[in-house]
Amino acid sequence: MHVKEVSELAGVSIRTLHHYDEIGLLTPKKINGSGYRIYSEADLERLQQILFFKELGFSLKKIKEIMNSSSYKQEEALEIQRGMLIDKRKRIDKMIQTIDKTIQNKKGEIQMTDKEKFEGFDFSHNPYEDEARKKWGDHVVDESNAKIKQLSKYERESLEKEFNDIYRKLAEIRHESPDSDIAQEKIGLWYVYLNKIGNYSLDAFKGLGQMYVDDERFTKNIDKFGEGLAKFMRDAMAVYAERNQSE
Amino acid sequence: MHVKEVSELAGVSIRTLHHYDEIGLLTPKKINGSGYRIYSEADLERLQQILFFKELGFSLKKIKEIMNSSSYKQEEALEIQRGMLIDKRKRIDKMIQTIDKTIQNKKGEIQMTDKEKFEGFDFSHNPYEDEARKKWGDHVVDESNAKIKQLSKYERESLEKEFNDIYRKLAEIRHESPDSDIAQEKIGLWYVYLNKIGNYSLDAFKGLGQMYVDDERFTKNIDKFGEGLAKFMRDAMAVYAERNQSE
DNA sequence: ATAAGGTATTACGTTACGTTAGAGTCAACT
DNA sequence: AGTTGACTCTAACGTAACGTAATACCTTAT
Repeated sequence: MHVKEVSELAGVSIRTLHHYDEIGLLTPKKINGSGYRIYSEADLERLQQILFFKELGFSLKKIKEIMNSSSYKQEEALEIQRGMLIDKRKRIDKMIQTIDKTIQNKKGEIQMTDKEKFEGFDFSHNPYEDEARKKWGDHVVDESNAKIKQLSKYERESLEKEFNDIYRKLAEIRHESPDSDIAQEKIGLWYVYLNKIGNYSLDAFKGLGQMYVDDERFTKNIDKFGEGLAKFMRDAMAVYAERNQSE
Repeated sequence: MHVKEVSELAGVSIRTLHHYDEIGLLTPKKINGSGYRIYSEADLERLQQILFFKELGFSLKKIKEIMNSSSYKQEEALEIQRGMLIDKRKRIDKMIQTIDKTIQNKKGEIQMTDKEKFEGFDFSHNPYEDEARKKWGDHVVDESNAKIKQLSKYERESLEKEFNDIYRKLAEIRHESPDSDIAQEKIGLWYVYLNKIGNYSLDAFKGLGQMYVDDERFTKNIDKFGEGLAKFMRDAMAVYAERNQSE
């Protein structure tokens, strides 16, 4: 499917689709040879998810964070979104009640406190973000931490040592090209390491790399080992994922 | 009431209130002597209205346009907003249905077309703006036009002559101060003129003046008589309204 | 009179696109 | 084969609705 088709189907502008591509929120496979974006069925589903989250007031950054979380599963998300939408409907009902009261109040039929005049809306913060955070927030870290806690003391120390070794090695070579042999070898170790404590597909691996630069909590910790390491790792991870994907 | 109080009551940030003041959407009477914004009960009601429109997806510019329309009445607005909110609830119900279908589809229980996957959302345009336009849009002009049409040919020509005369006079003196005697005299004629074809309170008069510079359709036509005339008129009209208000 | 909390005014930053502008693509029609 | 019209791309600047300091004044409680 081409942009226009998708655009009309989903009721969003073409520019919006371009934008989502730009920020890496929804990147179709642009095979067309002449650079045209071609959207697959899976892309459509992802777009649907994005729009649900958007309706619920999430920022694109948060949406990306959530959907890139290694534990993200569409079916789970649908259930949660369903709950949130029902909640939102409740809030709208409240607003309708508030209107009714206000009308009555205007007619002098009832009294109304100032507080009651604003029941139903609260623009000060997104009421659904907390729930989302519980489910997906900081999940990559949580998941890893949980697994690590289950290990024996010896295993933990051994893992930590390995962790530090890989980071230091990567930091040393961070000025090489991300697709160089040495970089790919070391980033491969990283992939193996991660799969000891979690379960990462190549796509998730690539997504995680992107998060290293998008999410400053990661960037900060990673760049402790060397300025610019996060970016280097993201690039290397992307290359690694793509190379091993096709084979 | 001070900003913080209002802010907490309505669930909007202080910055938002400042912003609404800046753009002239909600300007409290700042009597406090030290420049503090003091919000009245009427201001609260206006804020409530604003938030309702916002929830329905109107831009602040549109909201301002609507609420400054000479025919705007709060009670009417409440009824219409009520209808729109009920409509919005329907759309959310559609989205919930869409989610349910998607879940079933994922389980392989039912088939689903691409179109069905996006039923409920349509971000391409605000569905309520048309309705609003019918009620309030271009209303100042419409109202005047309607009245003018009812007049005899002679009366119409006479009015048009008067109209042109006033504009030309105003254009001549547009470099005077808006609160000078001559400016106030001529703008007074304009107020009298407008009330021949409509029914303008001093507040509506002031609001109309603001619209001369906010709405470029007005600005363009007015500035035909002289560059900067629209701004001059707005200022003069504001002074006129305030001076005659208190007496 | 001094600290704590509220408020005001700049003023620059940010998000999520809108809006041209300039140029290449594709399918259909003469 | 040439042209047209609908579609696509990237690049880049514009906009709306605030967020986020920074700096300074006001007010009241101690």
